[in-house]
Amino acid sequence: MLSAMTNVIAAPTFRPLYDQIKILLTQSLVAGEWKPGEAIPSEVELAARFGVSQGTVRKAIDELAAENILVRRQGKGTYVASHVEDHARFRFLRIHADTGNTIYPKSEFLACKRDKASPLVARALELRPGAPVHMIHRRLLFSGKPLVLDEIVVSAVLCKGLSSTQLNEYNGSLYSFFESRYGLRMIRAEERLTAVAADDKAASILEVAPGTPLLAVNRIAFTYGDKPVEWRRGLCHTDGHSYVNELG
Amino acid sequence: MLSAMTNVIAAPTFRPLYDQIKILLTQSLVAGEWKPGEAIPSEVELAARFGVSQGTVRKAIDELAAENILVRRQGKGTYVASHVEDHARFRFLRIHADTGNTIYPKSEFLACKRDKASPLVARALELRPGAPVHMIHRRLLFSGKPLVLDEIVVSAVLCKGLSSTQLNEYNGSLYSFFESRYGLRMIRAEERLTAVAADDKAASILEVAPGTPLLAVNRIAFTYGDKPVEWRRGLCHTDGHSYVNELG
DNA sequence: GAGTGGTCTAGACCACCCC
DNA sequence: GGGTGGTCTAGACCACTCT
Repeated sequence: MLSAMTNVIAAPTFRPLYDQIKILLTQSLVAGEWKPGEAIPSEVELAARFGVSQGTVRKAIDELAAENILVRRQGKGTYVASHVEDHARFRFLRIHADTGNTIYPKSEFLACKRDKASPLVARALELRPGAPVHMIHRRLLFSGKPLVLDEIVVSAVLCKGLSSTQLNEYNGSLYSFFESRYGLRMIRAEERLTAVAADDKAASILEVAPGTPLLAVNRIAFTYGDKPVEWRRGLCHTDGHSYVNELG
Repeated sequence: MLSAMTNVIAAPTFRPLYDQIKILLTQSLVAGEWKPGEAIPSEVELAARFGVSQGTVRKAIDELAAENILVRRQGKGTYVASHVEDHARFRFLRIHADTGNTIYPKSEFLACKRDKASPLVARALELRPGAPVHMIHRRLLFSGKPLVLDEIVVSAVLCKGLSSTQLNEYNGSLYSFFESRYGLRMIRAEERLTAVAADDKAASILEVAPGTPLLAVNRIAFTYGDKPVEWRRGLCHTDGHSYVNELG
């Protein structure tokens, strides 16, 4: 049985019940009690477990659903969000064709090698500098045109035995790969965009002239509990395509 | 008195009550019954007016608050969101210094002239090609450095008598100007980003070499009812700064 | 203390999915 | 028909703001 009134004597902060439920649910998710794609217990069941009303559980689930951590399906149940599902496979992809057609890109993995975390990456991923990481290079083709060159870094501790062949054999988005192979689920990401000129290497891979303006997209992706787990730098040749964003 | 059951005989769609309340509230906002910055009636008052429970009104207001159309203030009331208020003055500005310091830019209006809507702008703003518009040119300085060159187009019908002197005399963000001067409130915006090379004109205004890679930010801003009212093209010299975005 | 939004409850009923 | 989420209600009480 939980209580919002545990702060009777000199308690400075007030924590609503649904907030505590939210934390409990998140803990269960982190602990892997329910895996991505699976259903969590029904609202009435959770209400009984936590000793609160269904309305309170609902509010907690509502917020987790708003954060894309859970997915509600009327008549069926509430599910743990997953990158494996079709509708969520390219949730973080913001590059779209100017024609409006949504054609998903094809991945080409160019390399996957073990490396040591640079100071920059280490800070972003909260690792010590020099910690073992995997560095992935890949190219994305939109309708056959090479538009994006990605440099992706993940901790080698979290992704043991990652290799080019595994990546090439897998059929699906990178995040669904991380999820199904390592149980690593990306919840949200922060991106910082700048404009840069293509260097010789990028130019040759993207098949453009050196000096061509490219969109540089730096990303840090987070898993449960705001833990940073992926660092990424994408170079995008915005030819007939653009980075689409909605401001609320 | 409203009812969710008006669809007794062969009604194909179901509209929750709170959704209908939401529409009624939006209509009052469009009609100007409550102006930006003002308080709307209390929840109990609205519940009485619409003949529903407070909970239903709450849910409607919750959603409008999530869309940044209303702002709740505990103990005080619910207010119509406004760009004039400090915390919302740069709600749509995504350019931030890489140092983390949030220093707001200074506007320099270079020109404001009457023009005719190009086919591109006309389509974006749902005007007929050649319709009268105002074209604003301005430069934004971050800590004294000219980083952004904006070309902004609004309908001359919506913004009668807009002039450079007015813009220069006004002290605040452009959207708070539109709001207080013309009652035009921007609710949301869509942006499309690409990387381009600076042409001679942009280069001289931004004090960079011609050909320097710039971030091109195309924006369409919408007011109540998803009506497009502003078209904008920004060129940004991302020097020590970047376009920051959060992916949910 | 009065008024506002914010939380929590218990219960009724509806819409949707699947057996 | 039974289970799940979704809506709506009425009422109690809490937290916050202002006077």
